[in-house]
Amino acid sequence: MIRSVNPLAQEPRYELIGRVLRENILSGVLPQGFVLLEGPIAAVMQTSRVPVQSALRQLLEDGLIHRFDGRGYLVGQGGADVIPIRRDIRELELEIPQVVDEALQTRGTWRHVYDKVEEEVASCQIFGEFRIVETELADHLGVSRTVVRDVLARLQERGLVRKSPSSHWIAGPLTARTVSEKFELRGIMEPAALRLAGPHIRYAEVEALLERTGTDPGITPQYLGDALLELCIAQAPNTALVEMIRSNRLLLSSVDRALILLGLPRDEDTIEQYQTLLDLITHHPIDSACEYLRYHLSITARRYLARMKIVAVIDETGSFAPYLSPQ
Amino acid sequence: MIRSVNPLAQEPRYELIGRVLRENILSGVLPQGFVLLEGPIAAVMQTSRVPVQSALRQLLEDGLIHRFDGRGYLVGQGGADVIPIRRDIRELELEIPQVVDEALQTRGTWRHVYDKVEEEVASCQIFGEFRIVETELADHLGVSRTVVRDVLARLQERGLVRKSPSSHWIAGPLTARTVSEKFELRGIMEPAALRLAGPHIRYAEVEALLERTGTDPGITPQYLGDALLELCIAQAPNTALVEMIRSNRLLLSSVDRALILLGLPRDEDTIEQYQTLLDLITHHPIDSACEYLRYHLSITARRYLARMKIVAVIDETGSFAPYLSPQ
DNA sequence: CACCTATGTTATACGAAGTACAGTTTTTCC
DNA sequence: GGAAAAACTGTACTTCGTATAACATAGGTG
Repeated sequence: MIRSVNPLAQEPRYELIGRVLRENILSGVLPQGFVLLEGPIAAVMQTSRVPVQSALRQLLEDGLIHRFDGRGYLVGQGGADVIPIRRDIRELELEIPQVVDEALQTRGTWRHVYDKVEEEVASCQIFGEFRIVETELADHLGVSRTVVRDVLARLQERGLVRKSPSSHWIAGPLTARTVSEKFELRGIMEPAALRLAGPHIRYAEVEALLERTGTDPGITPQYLGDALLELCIAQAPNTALVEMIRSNRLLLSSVDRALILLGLPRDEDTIEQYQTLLDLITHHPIDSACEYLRYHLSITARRYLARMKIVAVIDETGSFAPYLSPQ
Repeated sequence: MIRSVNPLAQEPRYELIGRVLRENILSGVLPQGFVLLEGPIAAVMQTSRVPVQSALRQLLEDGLIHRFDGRGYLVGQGGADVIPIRRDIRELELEIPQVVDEALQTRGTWRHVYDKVEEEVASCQIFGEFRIVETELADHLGVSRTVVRDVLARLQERGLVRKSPSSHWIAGPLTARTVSEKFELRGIMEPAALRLAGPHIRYAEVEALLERTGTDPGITPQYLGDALLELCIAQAPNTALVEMIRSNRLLLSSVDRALILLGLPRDEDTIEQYQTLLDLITHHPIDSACEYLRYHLSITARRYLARMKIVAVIDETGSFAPYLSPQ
């Protein structure tokens, strides 16, 4: 049973805030006598004052802070000799761990489990058709059916699962046709987005990436694909378009990751194609880059389909998440 | 309180099946002594046997059918002299009303309320920002919060509502920017789809439509727009693309309907543009039609934005569904 | 800081509908 | 006329759709 990818994501905000304050008091970042005020803390944590209140109450009980004759709380056990330090908490550089920060950003259990389920559901589809039973998934995730249904409804909207005629949840199979359609869509939308993005690309960053490509072994085709999306295509000033491009790529890249995990060799010459593309983007009219992107996608689609066929031959049904039962 | 657009849609299947059988018995289509078997009835109704069983039990209680020494039920009150008629029910041409047939197709309360909510939520957005409260919507629709949350989650996925930072549901406002983005998307996707659709268009039907255009006063720009989508663009052999085009148009056409309801004059010359377009599609290379479609969309976008500005001046907040409260 | 409101989530329950299988009736074919 | 095959029913089991109550959390406001 998994509760979440980020274990802190489940905790209420006041716990997270309390945790941050506690650690900063113990580490000395918040000095004895420092005046803690609700409002500024809420501002730093990007939340409202209510959870800050709860956190402070808890810290008071734990004896880490104390009240005094004035507004707010003082850090430390208290005593007559402590002089209140009144400074803006924003100047103090509180240490806020990455995980806590993330957990503060997102709300809703379903968000925390969604990504994991999405990835697992998407990547199983090369291996055929799978059935998902709500209660099994709920047990597996350690959440209620309500949350599971929320997740599944959204997966359905994004086209990753569907309902059988008897209204059971079905994922896959990923057919050559589906893949072709998705690449066809990429060929329509991504060059168009790149053209729109033209004036908004931060060329220095692209150039820096281009420099590293070829020497840095950490730069895989996947990395380049994502970077191209983020640095160039996603700069298009049309959020709806970018959103569609993202959601269209979702299944393809999940499958890609799954294929890599399966040990399929990645082809080296796509790196060359990316280099050419990045070069065109930085040094030539954007239209030529768009044209080349279209060409690149048509090649990639063929390669992708060829790799899928290999898997179909392997038919090694690796290990799927237990809630995914092959049909 | 509204329960549904189609009042029968809420009823369980066995009720619908019972209703059909009852009416066909009373009208005499099902003669006295006819042997009613579960399986065949289920096949006719396109369902499983379970609801048919329930329906038959109910009819038995009502005295419209009776059991006999054999499998199934006999139509009529019964008596020693009735001779069982064994014939395939499919030969009998049961009268199945349109509404019942529709209701049998769809399942799930949320489906029945979804369209209505979608339309209302979409069309309010020209008038600014609206808040939706789950419980109010639930009361209004006469359903539980469960269903409402399902509907809202899907509206969110389709980009018609969003969450405020305090995670309240917000619809709108429809800004000029949003509209421009959506038309930009149309300009990218619809010509591309039209090109793909080229070989699959049933030209006879398009020609028939073209004939009627100009003479038949029932052919409005809206009608033509929908027809163009269905007859030509949606014929593209890429379901994902067509799906995206549909969902992208959703908000635009809802707003369009709202504007017409508001009494804004429709411009007559778009009909001419549609005529030109249909003519190009039927009699010329598809590329020229694509090009013209792109041009047409850019004009339409400008007109659309101009009409929206008029409404902004009117700022007459007509009557919205009661669960939509302006911010 | 207290109160009010709305959302997120859980748990539970029940009805509706599909599936599978065993057992029975009807049909078919010799 | 009788046996095998096909069709049908009864029934238990499973899953999904929805309702409902309840509670914690968080935001807003005076």
